[in-house]
Amino acid sequence: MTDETTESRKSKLHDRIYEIIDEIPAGQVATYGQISKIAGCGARVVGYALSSLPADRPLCWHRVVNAKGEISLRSSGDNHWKQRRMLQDEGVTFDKKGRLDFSVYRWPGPGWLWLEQHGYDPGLFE
DNA sequence: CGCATGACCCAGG
DNA sequence: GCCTGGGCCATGC
Repeated sequence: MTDETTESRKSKLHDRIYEIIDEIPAGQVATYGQISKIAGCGARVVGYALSSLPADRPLCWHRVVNAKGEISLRSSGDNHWKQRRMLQDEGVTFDKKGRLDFSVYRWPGPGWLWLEQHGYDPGLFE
């Protein structure tokens, strides 16, 4: 492993989070806590990572919701409405409270093989 | 280098 | 179901 010397990975934590989120399939959603557990860091960092998400990186962040199954409000813009619209376009339905059903749309995870190939802990699914 | 800010989750009352 | 406190990483000035 010598790809972390000349690599521009200033923040491996954030880079991991981006990669994990990028593995979320369409029609499914993941919670900040789930991603944070996989990344091996606090749940906050996931939100922070997305807040620092570069605009030149079309990451499917719209599939990330909070523990309540609702879309998190952010500082600027009405992007959270656009996020809901994109999820609905993928087949996700919301109730009157704006919440989705985790028993149907919750992302089970990337899989133990993916975890091992990327250097994560596959024991998270036990 | 120190301070402030930012898209959160979990447990307890 | 709501409120409070604790935990945590990166970026900008």
